[in-house]
Amino acid sequence: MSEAATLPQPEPAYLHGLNPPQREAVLTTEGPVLMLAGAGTGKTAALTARLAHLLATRRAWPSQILAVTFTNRAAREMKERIAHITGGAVEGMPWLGTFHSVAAKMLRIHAELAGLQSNFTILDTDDQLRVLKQLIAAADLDEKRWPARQLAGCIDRWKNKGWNPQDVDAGESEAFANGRGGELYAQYQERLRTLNACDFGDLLLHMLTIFRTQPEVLAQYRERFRYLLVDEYQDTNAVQYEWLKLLAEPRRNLCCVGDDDQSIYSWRGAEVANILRFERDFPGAAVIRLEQNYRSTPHILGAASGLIANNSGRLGKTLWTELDAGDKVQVVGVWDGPEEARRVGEEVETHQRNGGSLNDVAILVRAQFQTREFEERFIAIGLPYQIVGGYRFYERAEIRDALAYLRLVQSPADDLAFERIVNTPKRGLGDKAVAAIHRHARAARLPLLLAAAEMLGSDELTPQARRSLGRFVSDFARWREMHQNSYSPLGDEGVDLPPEGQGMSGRHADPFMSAQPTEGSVNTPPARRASPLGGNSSGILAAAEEFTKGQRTAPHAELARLILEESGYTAALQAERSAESAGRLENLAELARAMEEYESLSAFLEHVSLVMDNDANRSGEKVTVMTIHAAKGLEFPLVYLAGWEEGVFPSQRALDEGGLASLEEERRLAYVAITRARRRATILHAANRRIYGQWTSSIPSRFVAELPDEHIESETTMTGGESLWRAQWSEREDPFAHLAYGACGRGRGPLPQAVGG
DNA sequence: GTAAACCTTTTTTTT
DNA sequence: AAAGGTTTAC
Repeated sequence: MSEAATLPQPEPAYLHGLNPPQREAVLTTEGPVLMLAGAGTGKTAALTARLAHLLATRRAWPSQILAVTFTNRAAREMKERIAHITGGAVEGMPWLGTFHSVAAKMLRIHAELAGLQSNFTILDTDDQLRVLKQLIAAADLDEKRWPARQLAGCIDRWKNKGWNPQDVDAGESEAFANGRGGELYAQYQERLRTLNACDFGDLLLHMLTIFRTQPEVLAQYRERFRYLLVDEYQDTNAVQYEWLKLLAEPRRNLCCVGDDDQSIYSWRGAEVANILRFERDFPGAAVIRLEQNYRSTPHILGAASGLIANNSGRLGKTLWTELDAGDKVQVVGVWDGPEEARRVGEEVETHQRNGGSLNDVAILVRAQFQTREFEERFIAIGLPYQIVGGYRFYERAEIRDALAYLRLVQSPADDLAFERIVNTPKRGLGDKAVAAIHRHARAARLPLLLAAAEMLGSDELTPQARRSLGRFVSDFARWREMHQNSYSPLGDEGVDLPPEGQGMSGRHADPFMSAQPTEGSVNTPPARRASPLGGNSSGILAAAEEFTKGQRTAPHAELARLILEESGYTAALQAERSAESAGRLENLAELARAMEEYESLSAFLEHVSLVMDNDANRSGEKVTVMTIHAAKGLEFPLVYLAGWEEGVFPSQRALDEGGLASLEEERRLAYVAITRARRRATILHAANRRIYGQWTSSIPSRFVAELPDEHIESETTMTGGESLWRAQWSEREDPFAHLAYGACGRGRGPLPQAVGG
């Protein structure tokens, strides 16, 4: 259908600058669409324009579009672009987000259908492992032989396939503890339910189960979502696929965007086959190919294409560009890891001297541990840098401790939080006391905190433990009261929001809170009071705005500071006076600061569990260091690809297990890495690297050899070049023999880490 | 109950 | 090399 005919005469702004296939992707609004978009082909531009078109032509309200991405980063970017393109006139789209955040939002509404209460907690890996450890111990298994991590891996895999415990057959069950895997999975789910918690996989699986078994809920969402849009479709796994298939009916206005060459998440259950399946499941789908690349120079594109051509079973496509040739891809061989970092540092400084911005530069690595080398070097030369994903802010011990306090204030039934902090900081409540509390809790069928409160009247504990525990319990009672009071409607114009559930419908089944007078949307204009499914009310926004504008600090941030003081946590850190304690205190201050940005404690905790990243300090000039996975979807003028050595990239794991399939995934990863570069890509490989504290010699990655000669320019900083390498290969028994040499050239920097030994 | 000494393992990748 | 867990010593 020629949609164009229905458009007003002057072409809408969102179509400007789009090429024919992109336009087609925008204007083919009805029916299934599969958009095969190579790297840098303006897929995001097409996607945002498509959204703008749907909104501008009144085909749907923002709340009637479901748009899912894989990473928070991608979601954030799309939100920003939509706001920009629509001039901010349209309120943010409530159903734009990652699969997980969208699912969480839904599950809060339908929690009871999954046997949960709407204020359920979302466990992170750490909590999850602790639960699993307990179960493994209870099952009388040796945790050494059957590590919790492995079980977590199995369960995650099953959930990604859309399997509930009863769906795990005997064969699959074999994957753990001689066939007890399924049984443990069932116990785990049971335990989660009593904890009123779920893990990441559950967010999707619970919602899928609800869609499958509750036709009226499914119908409700089908009615709501007029258009569905999926980014990075090649990375969808079975649950997600099933989800989309159910929701897309009956209109089938489903637009999926993907690139088989960029499929790098098969370890998370992603199936490239979903792309192929698409045309079968949605017959008559329009298939649109975006092949003109706007990002990279021909050399970069040529190198990447040559590399990926080594893979089999591709859908195949030809990327082309109109840009000028530019520089060839640089391939640099260096002596060792420290020299690699030094070299990159020098080049970045040169770039900076020439007036370039640090934001232009990204250093991409295969695995997290590689970032350290760069971090050390950049600190040494005072180069501003940012490590994305690295040690994530919310995973630091002190942050997790603080969060546990907050979680326990919010939901006293959070036993995991209780366990984490009863004795942190040390307050004389050791194993014995905790075991006693556990016993009592189990007998009385109470959460730990309540059981602890009850025990104060008994003589089950030693007097000093009782005194200490009494303090602990009453502290929490007080904090909890303060927390509730801070949200009382008193005086605040219209800020009578429920402390929990951020605008979700439904009562809070918190057993410790008697009939909470929530649902105060009194001041929410009826027009904006979206259907029961709807999200934000304007009241929340007003409150948040007031807080962030300063003048007043958010009560929950104040509460956090108070708790850290009164619990003795900061005092303990100050007393410690270790090298890190200052940094930890600073982190805690940052945590409280970050909380100010959120409208309530629960909104903050929700953000933390879903995003796990502190996106606060994104300002300022700095180079970015991150994994290739984290870089997907991003682009930078200058890209350094470090550690292209056999065993590092492709990773040893991939070489050992997975076979060809996994090698090809590594190659796709290499392809993604190269195609991040706009102007210049530099690939580095070192002859020596320290792995697990051991110096190991290494040979260049096979991927280096796969780059077409005409697109690369090689260089080695080692005197004697190739030959020295060979020599060093044969003498690898004694790698230290080479450490004194002056071979690492220009290196007057602190010698490669005389480190430790 | 705590702190210090000793042993082990660790590295994919993300929500 | 460093972090985590376990055992041992106070």
